[in-house]
Amino acid sequence: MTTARRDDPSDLESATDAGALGPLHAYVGYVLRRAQIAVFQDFIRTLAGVDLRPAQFSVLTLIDANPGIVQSRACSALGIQKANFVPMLQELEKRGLTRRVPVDGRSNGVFLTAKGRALLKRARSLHDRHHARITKLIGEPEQRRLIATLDRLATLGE
Amino acid sequence: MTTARRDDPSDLESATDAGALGPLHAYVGYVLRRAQIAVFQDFIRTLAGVDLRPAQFSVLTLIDANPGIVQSRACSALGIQKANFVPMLQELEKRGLTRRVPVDGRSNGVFLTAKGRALLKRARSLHDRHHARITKLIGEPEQRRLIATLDRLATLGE
DNA sequence: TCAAAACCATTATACAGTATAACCATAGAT
DNA sequence: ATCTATGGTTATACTGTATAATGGTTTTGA
Repeated sequence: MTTARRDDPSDLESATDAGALGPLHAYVGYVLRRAQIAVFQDFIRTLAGVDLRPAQFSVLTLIDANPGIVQSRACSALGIQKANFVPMLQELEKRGLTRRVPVDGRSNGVFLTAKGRALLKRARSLHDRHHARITKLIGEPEQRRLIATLDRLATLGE
Repeated sequence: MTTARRDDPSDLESATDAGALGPLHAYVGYVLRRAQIAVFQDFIRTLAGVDLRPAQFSVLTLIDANPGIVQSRACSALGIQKANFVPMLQELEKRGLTRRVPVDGRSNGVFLTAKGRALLKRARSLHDRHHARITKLIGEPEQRRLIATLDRLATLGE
């Protein structure tokens, strides 16, 4: 499974055949999407050992930074739908990583379990390698600049 | 029952509540994803009049720049699976925008129809506004820089 | 005080995007 | 002529995202 993956473009410059894209390579949305897919793939491969997908990692990270955060607030912080957050938490809870504690009759505070904290620690160390790979690829100053620019782009919907 | 329940966060600083993200805002993958979603949403809204999603627009653009391109090559250029390209083409063909022409017993060249070219022209003009909005938001030199950086990031998987 | 309104979590559901495997037919190579 | 690689297709599955509807709870303000 090491050679001849996909449709083997061994004679093409990039694995996805960068030629012929025409105007596409000048479209921010298109290039953004391609980059995001590549980064996520690297993330997933790197964190395969802890079996965490990007969304799960971000949820654990958020909870760790905000212990007891209420679901609805976690959702608005992450920009996701509360309806989609429920099965996510159910999965994490089934794995013993998180825990929901009612704060009043309708709200739940969410916490990491000890196991969740331990896993997140391992995940962070793996994520560091992923992050370092990115930093090495684009350079640290450019990485800061990139994040600032992406932050501005993320305000488009507001 | 009729009174439009509102989960409407219109009174929050940012629609997605940027606070409390902890380390997340320093993670390239996370910020990249958020930016990509925002840009795509703006794209979709802007091109709603021609009923084209980003993937469809990119396919039409690719075909326009490479008339008669064979499906498999279009897939590798776009970095998508040939299996997923088929229903996409079926949809575009059903709308009378594209056309597949056998070049030999197994390959199809793909073309835009006149209608497809006309629609793409309208789509481009809408896309220009979307693009201009982005340029205005981040500035033109930064936009060039951004694309260069994203191009590098897209090589992560190779 | 108490009814209306807003809020929280949940379920159900739908759709786009992505991925793999299996298949058939055909082209290319030896 | 046979074997292999290629191109397109179907089927399928899983993730992510979006909306509507529901039950229960808190908040409100008349």
